[in-house]
Amino acid sequence: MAMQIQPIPREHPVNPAQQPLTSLTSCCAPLAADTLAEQDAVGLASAFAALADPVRLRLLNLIATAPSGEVCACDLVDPVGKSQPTVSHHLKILVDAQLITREKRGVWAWYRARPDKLNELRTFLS
Amino acid sequence: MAMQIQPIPREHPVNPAQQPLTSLTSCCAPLAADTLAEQDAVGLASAFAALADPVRLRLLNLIATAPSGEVCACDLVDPVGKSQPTVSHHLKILVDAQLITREKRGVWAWYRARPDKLNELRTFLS
DNA sequence: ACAAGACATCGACGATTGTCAATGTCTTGT
DNA sequence: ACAAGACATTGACAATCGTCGATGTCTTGT
Repeated sequence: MAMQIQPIPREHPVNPAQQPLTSLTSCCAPLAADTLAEQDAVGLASAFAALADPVRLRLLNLIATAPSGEVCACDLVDPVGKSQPTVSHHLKILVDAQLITREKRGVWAWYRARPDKLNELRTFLS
Repeated sequence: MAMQIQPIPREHPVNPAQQPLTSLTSCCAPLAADTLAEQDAVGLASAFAALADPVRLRLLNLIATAPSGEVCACDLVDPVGKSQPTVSHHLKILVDAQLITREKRGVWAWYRARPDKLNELRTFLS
């Protein structure tokens, strides 16, 4: 009767060679400690997804750098070179991601950047 | 014979009510001036796209916050709860986006964060 | 030389995305 | 009341994406 061979997984060096020499080197599970939670990751990811398109980046840039602080939707169609429904669609995504705000005044829609949300994202990129 | 009616597009207020009162108010095309170029937008967008997934955000977070500054791929599969091919796929995307680096040592692959690229993205979110 | 393990690549699948024409809703000047 | 304009919504399409099982490549200990 043959013995059951127990497979032995390889072990890599725990802290490979060069220790950063910070005085406080935690011994146990330091990696999982400050991991951002699953739910937080989902929220952040959807915010970054709103920035993952060149048209939306240019829209956000146009809005954020506007001298008056706000831009009419009618002034955003030509610069990005897309159809009006497409621009409207992208603006909605930016609004839903809380990166900009929409205010309807008369027949026009005015958009402003939301620095709070932008700061939140910037903070994540430590 | 009826006259051809020339359609008159509506004109919205050029600078709606509250002028920011900055001394230098440019008169012409100030909006298109500091627009980020189409090509730059594409590059930035692809970088943000690499961050537009919760699994990749957690991987990046695990790598960036590692005490030793680097993490073995074998230590990344379990925490994110995905299959090994999936984790490898996400790591490749992060490497291609220049957000992390990969170094093969023996049988293991070690990953490090790239602060330069992270800074670049952070700078964009003025 | 051989076997086992770490990691990457391939192939396939459903799901999501960007785009635009067509259409709808609402506001405003006549 | 009516027509025109600004903007949003719908529906459809190709393209891309996230996921995993299967498989391939390379390294290492025996």
